[in-house]
Amino acid sequence: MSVTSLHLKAVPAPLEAASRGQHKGQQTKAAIIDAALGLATQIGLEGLSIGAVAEVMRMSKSGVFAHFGSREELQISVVREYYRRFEDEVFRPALAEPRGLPRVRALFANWMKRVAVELQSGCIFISGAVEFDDRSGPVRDALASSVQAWMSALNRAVQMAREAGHLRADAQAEQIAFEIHAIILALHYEARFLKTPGSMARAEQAFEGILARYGSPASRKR
Amino acid sequence: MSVTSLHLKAVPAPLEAASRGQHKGQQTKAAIIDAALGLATQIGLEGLSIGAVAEVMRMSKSGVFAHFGSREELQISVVREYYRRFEDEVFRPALAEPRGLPRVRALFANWMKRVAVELQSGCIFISGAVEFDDRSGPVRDALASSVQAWMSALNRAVQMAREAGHLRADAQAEQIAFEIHAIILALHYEARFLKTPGSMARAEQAFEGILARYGSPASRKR
DNA sequence: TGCAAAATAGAACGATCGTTCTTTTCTTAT
DNA sequence: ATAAGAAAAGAACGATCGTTCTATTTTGCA
Repeated sequence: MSVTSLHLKAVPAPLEAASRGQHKGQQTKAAIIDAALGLATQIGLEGLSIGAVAEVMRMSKSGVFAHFGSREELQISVVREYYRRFEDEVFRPALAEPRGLPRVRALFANWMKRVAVELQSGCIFISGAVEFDDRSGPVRDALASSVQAWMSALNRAVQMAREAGHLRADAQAEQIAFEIHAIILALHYEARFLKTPGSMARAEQAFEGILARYGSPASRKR
Repeated sequence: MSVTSLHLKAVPAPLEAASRGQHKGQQTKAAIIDAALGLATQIGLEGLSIGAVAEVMRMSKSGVFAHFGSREELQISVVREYYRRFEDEVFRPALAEPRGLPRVRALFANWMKRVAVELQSGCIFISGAVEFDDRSGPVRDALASSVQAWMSALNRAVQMAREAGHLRADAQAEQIAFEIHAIILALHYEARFLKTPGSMARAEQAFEGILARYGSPASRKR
């Protein structure tokens, strides 16, 4: 062993937190997914092309391709990454709120916050639903199961609010989740496509309307 | 002039009602639009290709192309035709109902009816919104103005219901239209993409909830 | 019936797509 | 330092796309 081998190796570059301990391949793969996600939110999962991702990454098409083996696999990776971020930004922070109405309110508020950001980019769960609603295959499955997971989480939160006595005893959690989902979809449609001003306020008011209707008498303001 | 020119011309074929008095070119153009609309509801306006339309029509690509001059013009024609049918199936029949709540109910019921059919095909106003929400150009304009026209009509109907005293005096027509739109979007999403059973009933119930909240005390059941 | 015009077909173009294969460059562990 | 293996590049493929141009067929009016 030479003396030099006892020296610490020159760190090639300061590693980012997310890529610590990863090999080069995994790092670039993560970077590719990040770039692809950015593209997919703008032009949709179907519009996502390997060539466009390669251009953003300043890589060759085949270089990008090699990390996934197929375009479908790239799309699935994007869906999974999107779900991960959705979980981090919308779902997990709401767990800090106590069970019941406060948590439901937090879920909705976080969701709204996310949609507000997405007014410039776009939501893959919404665009993907339209693109894959009459198709089958692994991409659709990844998309549908991600959405289902989130909807289930929302359902459970509403259910807990009912059990906590914050909602009327005859309120159906799935009905309420349906109506909350509806508000988000309309907000996305009117603000992002029609560019109707004041859509955020409409969504807020609609949400309060749901609570007013399904809230237990005890929890109402009047 | 020969004597034969005085004879009545042989009627080439029994003309369909929609193509009466039209020349051959206009007939086939209408048929192409019809076929293209069928394709667009399944695969979207963006997925619509001239080659696919030509195949359905059993025509050559260039034969189809010549009627429109560009793919964009074909897409715009499809949007206009879709709007025409939407008007015929949803809006116009509701005018038979008296102004106020009955007409609003009819509009929603017709809309629901249409979405129920579209669970197998798809709605261009919804898929198109996602496909063109961050693009610009004539297709987007045709789409947006069609949707705006329909939303305005819905707004007016709600406004008349308020003026007729069927809704609370402080109800905002645009807020109610927003919420009705939201229900339709959620129904489309859950039934068509997630294939959640019972979505139609959820939508109906959500609509009744809106009426319960915004309906004038006089018009309520209890 | 004949002739001009409209409608359609056919072939070819450049571009882009996903994918495959081969070659080169770079990493990493010894 | 070196050799093995991973990562990336490069070129080429068949397919499909919208579009153009030229021929052919069909239509409709005199």
